[in-house]
Amino acid sequence: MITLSSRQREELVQISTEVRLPARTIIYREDAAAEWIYAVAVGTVKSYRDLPSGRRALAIFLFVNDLFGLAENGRYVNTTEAVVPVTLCRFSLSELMGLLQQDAALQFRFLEKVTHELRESQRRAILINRRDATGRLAMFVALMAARTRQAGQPEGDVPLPMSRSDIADFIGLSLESVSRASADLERRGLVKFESRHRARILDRAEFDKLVAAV
Amino acid sequence: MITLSSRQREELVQISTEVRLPARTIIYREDAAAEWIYAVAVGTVKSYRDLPSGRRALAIFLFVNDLFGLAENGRYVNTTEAVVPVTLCRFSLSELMGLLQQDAALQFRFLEKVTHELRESQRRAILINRRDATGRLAMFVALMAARTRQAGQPEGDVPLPMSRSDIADFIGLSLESVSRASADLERRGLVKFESRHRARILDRAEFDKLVAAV
DNA sequence: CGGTTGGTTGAGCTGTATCAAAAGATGTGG
DNA sequence: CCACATCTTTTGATACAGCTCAACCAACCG
Repeated sequence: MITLSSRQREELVQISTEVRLPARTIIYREDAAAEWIYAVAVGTVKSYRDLPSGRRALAIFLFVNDLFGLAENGRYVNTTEAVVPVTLCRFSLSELMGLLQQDAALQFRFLEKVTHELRESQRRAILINRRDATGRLAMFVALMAARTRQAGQPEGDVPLPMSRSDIADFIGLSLESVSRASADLERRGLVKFESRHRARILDRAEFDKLVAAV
Repeated sequence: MITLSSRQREELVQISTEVRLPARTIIYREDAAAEWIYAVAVGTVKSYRDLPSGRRALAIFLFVNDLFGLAENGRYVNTTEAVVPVTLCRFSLSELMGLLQQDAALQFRFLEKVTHELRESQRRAILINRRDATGRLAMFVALMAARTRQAGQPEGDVPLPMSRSDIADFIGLSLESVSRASADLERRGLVKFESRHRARILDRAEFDKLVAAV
């Protein structure tokens, strides 16, 4: 979690605009000219690429305080879309770059943030490679639970704002396999899917064991 | 590719030490106290984690100019090991952090570097999720070829300094599947594995088509 | 030349994708 | 507030790709 000094916060506020968007809005498309960097203030965003085969590969979900707008050669790498109604902070890329060049301490926070994301990305890449569908889904629920926990909410109760097919695209399974994997987690008494967008971890010990059994 | 001013280069040289290590040397282990950041000067390094199941997940291969030594809470995240005899530049983590806090322009180079790695990591995570073994291996060869190309060497001839089982651990296949996939690439006339550590792309057009067919 | 490590080939089994269809949610307008 | 239309999710049957186990081959080394 990044903490900023009040001065840093103020510098950022000065070059940022708040944006509210309804669910399913495309924020930007892959290959579009990258003019803005975003931070999630409220809600959930997904970042993905549609592959030639028709499959959609979901690179990452973005939650409160996450930054996004990664570009390469001035073009966005992924397409991003609001999963639910969202509020975003939008920064002009050039202004932000200028600010970072001047304020080494602020830039350092960004460096920490990106480094953290890199770690997470590598970790996910490793975990996602496990072969069993049930384990993959458990891992995903564990990731979401960790996020909830660090946001200070009571754990055990895990919000899943995204759809099953988003989950499928993220963990690299078919939609049907995700469904069967959830059924399996319920049958084994580890997780209860209380509604479409809410899971509850029932047997923490056994659940963690499954997650760790990579 | 990061380019540094001569002043920046000098600042870095002052806090760095050159280290030479024979092949198979463990540079640091997962969970060890993180005191140093490294840059590869010569050779290839692998970064991995051994999982409870006995599988080894290879997070990334590191080549010339790559930085490594990613830590979390003061502990290294992965284990790193020299694949071949290597020369490394070693920086004291605390000294480097101090330098970056003072020199925003230098820090910006690091930010760019880490951002680039993040992009690459996400891209790999997406590509690695394709299901067919032959396509995965082709993708891996393509990654190695891209690296060779950007290093200015003639393409088509792709050095693979790592072992087959390293490749297997990296692309998430069994050793046997990697072997079968290479046989398949040869049978289809796309790639010739000239020796254990050297591949040649024969039919560039068809090869690229396979790589892109995600 | 035996030993060791690294890689290839073969046979059978398991688990996930795929196709197809039913069942549940969600939202809209009357 | 209900009934319909649509979208999402679940369930079922089948095929196939890659894993596993096991044996074999080949390079490299003293």
